[in-house]
Amino acid sequence: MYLSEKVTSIIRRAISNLNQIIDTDIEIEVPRIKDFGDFSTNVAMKLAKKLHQPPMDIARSIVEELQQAKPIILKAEAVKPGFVNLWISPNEITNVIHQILSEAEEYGRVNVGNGKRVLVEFVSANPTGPLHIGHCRNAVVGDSIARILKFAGFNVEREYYFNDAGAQMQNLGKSLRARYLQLLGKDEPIPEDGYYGEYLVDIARALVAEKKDSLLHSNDIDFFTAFATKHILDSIKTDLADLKVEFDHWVSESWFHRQGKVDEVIDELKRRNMAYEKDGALWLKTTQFGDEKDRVLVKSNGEKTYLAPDIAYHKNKYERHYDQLINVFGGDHHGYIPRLKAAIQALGYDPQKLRCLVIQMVTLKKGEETMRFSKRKGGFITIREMLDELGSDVVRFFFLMRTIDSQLVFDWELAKDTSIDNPVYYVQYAYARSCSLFKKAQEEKINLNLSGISQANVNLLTLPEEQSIIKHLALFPDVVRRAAEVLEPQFITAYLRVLTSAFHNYFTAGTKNPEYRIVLPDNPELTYARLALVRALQIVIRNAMSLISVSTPEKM
RNA sequence: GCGCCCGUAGCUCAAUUGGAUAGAGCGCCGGACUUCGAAUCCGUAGGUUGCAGGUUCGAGUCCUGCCGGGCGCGCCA
Repeated sequence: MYLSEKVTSIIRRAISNLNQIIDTDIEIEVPRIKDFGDFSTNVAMKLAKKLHQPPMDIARSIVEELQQAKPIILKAEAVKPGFVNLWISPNEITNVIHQILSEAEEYGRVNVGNGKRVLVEFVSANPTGPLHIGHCRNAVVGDSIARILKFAGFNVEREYYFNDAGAQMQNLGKSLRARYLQLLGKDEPIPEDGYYGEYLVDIARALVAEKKDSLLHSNDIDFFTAFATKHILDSIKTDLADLKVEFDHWVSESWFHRQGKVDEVIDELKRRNMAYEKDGALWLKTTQFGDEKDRVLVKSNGEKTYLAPDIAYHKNKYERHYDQLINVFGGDHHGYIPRLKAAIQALGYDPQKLRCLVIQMVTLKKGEETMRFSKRKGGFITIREMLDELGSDVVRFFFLMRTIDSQLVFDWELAKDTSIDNPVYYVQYAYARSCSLFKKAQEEKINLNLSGISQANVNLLTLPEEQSIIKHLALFPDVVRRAAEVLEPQFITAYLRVLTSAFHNYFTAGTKNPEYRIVLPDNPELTYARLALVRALQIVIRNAMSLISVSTPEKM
């Protein structure tokens, strides 16, 4: 049991001893101000409303009860509006280190998920071109959310849905055919609403290499489409893999068409009296479920809209019986959510099961120039370029530093500059620095066998700097829990910055005061204790960084 | 015009989902390396949280109305 859980349960027991019904979550926090104790809780104020008693009275009774928790709780105080401040036995705090050392990469795991099955769908960009910076935030955030949920006890699957059907695919095939013919010396224009990107020239080259000029008179657009789609999907998969973004399932729209799933779901909607004909088209009654207007499922020319197969897809998700579905949308698609949720209700499914996250837009700032990336407009920086010039650590950390619902200005110069506003190096440097301490210890001939550290007397860690680090380490499971609840990876990056800051602070103290040094050849006992602390720190940094898939180099 | 998101220090952003004295980084200024890595640390300055009301023990956070920015509002995907 984690320290924060221990404290929470002690408070819970105290309240139930007062014969109060607890229907409030007990939240504890580490106060900013030292005089407010190691932990504090606002539970008395929360209960005040329900019990119709003054918060301070409740706080005082809780403090009274907490006298019985003496071994762990040193002191409890009721204060001003109704906070209960707690001072914890130093041994309880330092014991966190041994807990971390023994749990190692498992430390920080929490069980908010309780094995529930969650499907996270993200990126889901169409295979009509390479992924660009606009998709990048979605990819990095979605992937990190999946990692966090997994660590928080959910059974997570990640899915990428790609639209490889419809008119746009025909345009892609036609565009490739034009590029192919151009390479063979023909004067063939790219179709009006085709794809003009250079990447199709590269794919056309591959096609020439493979088929020579045998397709010179071919009108088999489907073949060109398939060839382009395969190449683009492959490059998308490579880009994502290099960005350390993983998927369990790749789901294709055309599969639903081929299997008749789209027609099936349309029939079902008709049967449920949720669809009607008007102006030669088939409409879905999404207004019945709060949408602004009804939406077309089948156009008057017989083609299906984007929505129709997507409904079939989501029906399929529901049929796979996940406990929760998460969709990660780009900011320019938020208007789509009400109609998707409406469609789900039209099929009789529970819309609560589907949680839609909206990741706000990314603007690229390069020097004085700024460019926006709504999906439709051209001119973009690709993920490939970002990876080649910045590396995945920088790209990932940068996109995870902000809350998902605030717009993000990606400052290219700043990202390229290897320090300044880019704290990935700050965090990594702390880790590398901590590693050097073990090298130093080795040079000083201090025996670093594991038992020396694991038997360390951590009660020797009484410096305020040490206590501060340990308290932050103790907080990690809470950070994971909260990040999983609100689905905000930003919690992890923010935590890492605070944690490593505490370490840098501690380390620097040793450069000023020799007694504060971590490696002390004349005092092996204290050295072991301090190295145990550093080891615990390393574990937590690694565990946290793995949640956002950023590396922890030992040297930099 | 309607809907969603945002508005916090000069800049980029936090604020534990209603809690204590609104915090960091960058930038400015001033300090700290003969000693575990100075990609670091310490300090100073910087605020009517866009504006105006409201809800309550308590509001940056919630409700209403304005102002400003972004994104949507298709028989596109």
